[in-house]
Amino acid sequence: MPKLGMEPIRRAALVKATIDEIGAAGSLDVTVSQIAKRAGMSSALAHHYFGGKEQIFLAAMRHTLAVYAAEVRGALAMASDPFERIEAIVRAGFGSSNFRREVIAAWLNFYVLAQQSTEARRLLNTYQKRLHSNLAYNLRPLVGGRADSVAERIGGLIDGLYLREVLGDRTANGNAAAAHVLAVIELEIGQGQ
Amino acid sequence: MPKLGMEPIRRAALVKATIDEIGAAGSLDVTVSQIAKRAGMSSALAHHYFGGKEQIFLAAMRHTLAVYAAEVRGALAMASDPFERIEAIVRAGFGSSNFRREVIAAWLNFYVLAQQSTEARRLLNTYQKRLHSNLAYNLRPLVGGRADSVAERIGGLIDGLYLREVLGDRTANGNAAAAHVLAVIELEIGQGQ
DNA sequence: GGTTTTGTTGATTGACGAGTCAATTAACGA
DNA sequence: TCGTTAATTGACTCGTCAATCAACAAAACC
Repeated sequence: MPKLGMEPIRRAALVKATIDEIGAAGSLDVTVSQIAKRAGMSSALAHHYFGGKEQIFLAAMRHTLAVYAAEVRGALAMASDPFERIEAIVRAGFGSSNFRREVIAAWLNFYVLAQQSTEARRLLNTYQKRLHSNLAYNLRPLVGGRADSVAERIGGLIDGLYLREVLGDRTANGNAAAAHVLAVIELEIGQGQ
Repeated sequence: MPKLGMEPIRRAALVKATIDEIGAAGSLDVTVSQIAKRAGMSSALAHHYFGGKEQIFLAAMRHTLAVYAAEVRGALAMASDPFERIEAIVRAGFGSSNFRREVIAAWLNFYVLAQQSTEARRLLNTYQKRLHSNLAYNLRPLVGGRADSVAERIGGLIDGLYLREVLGDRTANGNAAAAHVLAVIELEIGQGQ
């Protein structure tokens, strides 16, 4: 019963199913059939639309990164001064959506994927750089010439605390982590230009 | 041609081969046969000594973590005051041995493994906690009651900057990262008890 | 009304992989 | 010297999986 215009629907369903499946497995060790089944279609159709497993993964990665970028943009839009914007970036990073099982698994596995696929690495670098320049731009009024260097530290701190939260044995607590980051930012600002 | 007492030799060879193979593949997607071949034996022997693939991985993880712990201990032994000891921990984390391809792949993949295997997660937590208490202990004379909280930040910063270095497009530069961490530590110390 | 395009799948292919096992070899101990 | 034990492997089982293909269905187009 082929309705036309299915392609975007199928693609979206497959991307979602891929992320969910990776989340359930905790690894990239998921089969095209599992993904297709979860998305309600045959594996042949998944191949038809994406060409192969690797491209399905890359699409899932693009989607995950795009969602994150959108969250950051949304948070930025509601902030009115540099400090608020920095705070928004930090809080977006530790928002509850980033602590959902599938999202955690996606990030960790995309780090691994970046080791194997140059395309995956490129995607990751693009988003990291975007985040860095967002931070640096808004830090400039606060710490002047040190902005770039401070942004590097803050960016690393966000990633590292996120990692520790999701790998820790306690349930992840984004608020405590965000508070840590903000504490360091205050210190850096107190240091002056 | 069975020489006796081969077990420890075989086990060590398999652990080494596992890490190398993971490094070459960039993922845990390596076969027992590949590992065994690299270690110069049949896959049946690998199964004989380790029982299964998962246990081979866990042994490789234990080894990686143990090497790291030994590096930290070595660096600590040469330091004489709290600040030097903290510096030693930081520099050990960014030592050149941690930027070898296999070691990078090992860490990233062990993060993923920690999602699937409670034993892997336990191992990771143990080492993270050890590092945390090392930091906190030596920070106490410098920042007093804030030691625990500062140690949390510094630990996260180390992990995060390491991640950014190894995932970045440039060649990894541990020195710059270590300098960033030390800069934050100085800020925290300047803040007083 | 017929042909092209789009959607869809079951069946198949060709390959690989984890784990088992029976059998072989050599050292060791009594 | 002979049974016991450690070391070792080739061959095999049973399962899986990515990718392909032939074929069918329905909409759109002319």
